[in-house]
Amino acid sequence: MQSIYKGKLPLSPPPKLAVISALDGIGTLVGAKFREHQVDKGQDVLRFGEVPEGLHVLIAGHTCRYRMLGDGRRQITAILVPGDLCDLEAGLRGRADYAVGALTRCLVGHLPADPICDAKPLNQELLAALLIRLRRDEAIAREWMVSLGRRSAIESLAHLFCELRTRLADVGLATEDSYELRITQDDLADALGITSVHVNRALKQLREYGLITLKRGILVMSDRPALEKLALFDPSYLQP
Amino acid sequence: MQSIYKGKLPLSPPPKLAVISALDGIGTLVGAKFREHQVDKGQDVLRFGEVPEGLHVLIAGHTCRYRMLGDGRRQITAILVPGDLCDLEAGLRGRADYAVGALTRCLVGHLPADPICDAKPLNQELLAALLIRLRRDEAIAREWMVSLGRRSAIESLAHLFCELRTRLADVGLATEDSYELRITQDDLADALGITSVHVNRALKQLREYGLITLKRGILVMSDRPALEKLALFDPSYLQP
DNA sequence: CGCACAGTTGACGCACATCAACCTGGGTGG
DNA sequence: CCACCCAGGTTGATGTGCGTCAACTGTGCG
Repeated sequence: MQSIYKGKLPLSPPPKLAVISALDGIGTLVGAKFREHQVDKGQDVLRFGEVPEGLHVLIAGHTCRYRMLGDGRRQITAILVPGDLCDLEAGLRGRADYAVGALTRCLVGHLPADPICDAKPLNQELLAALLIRLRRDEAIAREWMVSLGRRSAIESLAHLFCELRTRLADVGLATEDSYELRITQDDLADALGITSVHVNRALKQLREYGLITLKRGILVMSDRPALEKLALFDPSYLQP
Repeated sequence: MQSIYKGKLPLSPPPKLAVISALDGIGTLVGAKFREHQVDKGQDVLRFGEVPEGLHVLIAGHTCRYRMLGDGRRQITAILVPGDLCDLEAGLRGRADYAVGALTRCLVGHLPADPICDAKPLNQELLAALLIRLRRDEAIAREWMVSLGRRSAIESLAHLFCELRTRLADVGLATEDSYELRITQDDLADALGITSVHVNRALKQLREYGLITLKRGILVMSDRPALEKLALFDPSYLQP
C-alpha cells in the first residue's frame, strides 16, 4: 500500500495497473482514449439532475454518490473506490437522480462518448461487464440498507471498514489489515446516517476495543476477525 | 381499484392486463409460457443463497427482498408490486445474496429457463428492458437509503406510501389517492428500519394530521399534497 | 506564526426502543 | 350460528442510543 499523494498534488503515479485491470470486462475502454482530470475535494464530478456525457471512471481517491434533502440533510448512497464507475447507470439514459462528489482530491477518467448506448450493434461483452457491475453496486446498496436500518452505529462503522478493505484489496489498494482512508468524519456520518459527533465516539470505542487505529488517513485493523464479527460482516455479497 | 382477494382465495382475476403491459420491453416474456403459482403470506419465493432457476414475475399481491442478520434482525430492502421481477439480477448469475418473501398471499409467474443468459446471441431488446428495470430498482434503493439514514420515522412512512402509490398507479392498481395495502405493521417496520410499535405511533400521527386513513387494507390519502410535502417526496427518481 | 478546518469531549435533550398489557376483528370449529 | 381463538393492532411507562449545542484541541498549510 502506497500513498497516492506525496505533498500537495497526486503527482506520484496512481496505481493504474491494478485499477485498469479491475476494469476487466470493460477492457475495451482501455483501448479507447479517455481523458484524465483532477477533481478537488468537495467538488462535484456529476451534479444532481445533470445529463452526464459519457462515463466517469475513478482512478485515484474516493468519490461518493449522494442525495440532498431540501433542508440540507445529506445521505451518501455509495462510496466509490478506484476502478469504480461513478455514474454507472446514469449514462444509460436520462438525467441522474443523484450527484457524484469527491470525498478526497481524486483523479477521474472521462470517456466523452457513451460507448454503451452509442455502439451499434451493442457491444455484448461490454454490456455483460456492465451488468456485473450494476449487480455488485446493487448488492452493496442492499448491504448499506441493512446497516442503515438494522445495525447500530458502531456495527455500521465496522462494517463499512470491512467492506472498503475488501473492495480496495480487489484493486490492490489494501493489505490484509490496512489501507489508506482520507475521508472526513462528516462524510462518514452522512454515509452511515448518523452525526459526525457520534462517528467520533464510535471510532473511539473501536480504538478502545483494540480493533482499529486510524491516524493521518491510514486505517489499520489491529484485530480484523474481531472487527468482522462485531460488524456481522459476510463478504459473500461482494463476490462476483 | 378492486380487491384482488374475494374470500380466501385470489380467485377473482388479478388485473393481468395492466401488469402484463407493465412488462413493456419484456414483452417477449409474454410470448413465452410462464407457469403461475400461488404463494402464501410468509412463504419464501426465493431462499437466501439459492441459485434461482429462471425468473419470477409478481402478478398479484406484494413480495419483498430481505436480509437477515444472525441474531434475528431483519431488513427489507425492497417491496415489490405486481409487474416487478422478484429476482431481477439474481438470475443474471450466481446465488442470491438476499431472500424473496411474500408479504401477502400472492400470485407469481415463473419462467423456468433463464431467457437472458441462455439466449445466444443475447436478446438485445430484452437486455435493454432489463437494464431499465435494474436502473429503476437501484434508484428506489437509493431513495430507501435516504429514508433509512436521513428521514424521521413519520417522514419515511409517508414517503413509502407515496412511492407505492406511484408505482401501483403505473400498473393501474392505484387511484390518485388510494390503493390496497395489506402489509402488516411488522413488515412495514422491517422495511423502515424501526419497530412495529413505532410504526403504529407514526401511523396514528399521520391519521391525526388528517393525511391518511388505513383500514382493512385500504390506504386513502386524504391530503396527498400535504403527505408528499411531509415526506419530502420527489417522484422524479421513479420516472423511466 | 497563525489561520482554518477537522477532530474531540462534556452536558443535556429527544426520537425511537423495549416491555408489557390489553383490544379487535375476522376466521374456525363445535 | 355463536363462541372461541389468535394474529395483528393499540397504548402506556420507562429506558437508551444517538442528536444537539458548544467549547476546546490538534494539525496541516500559507
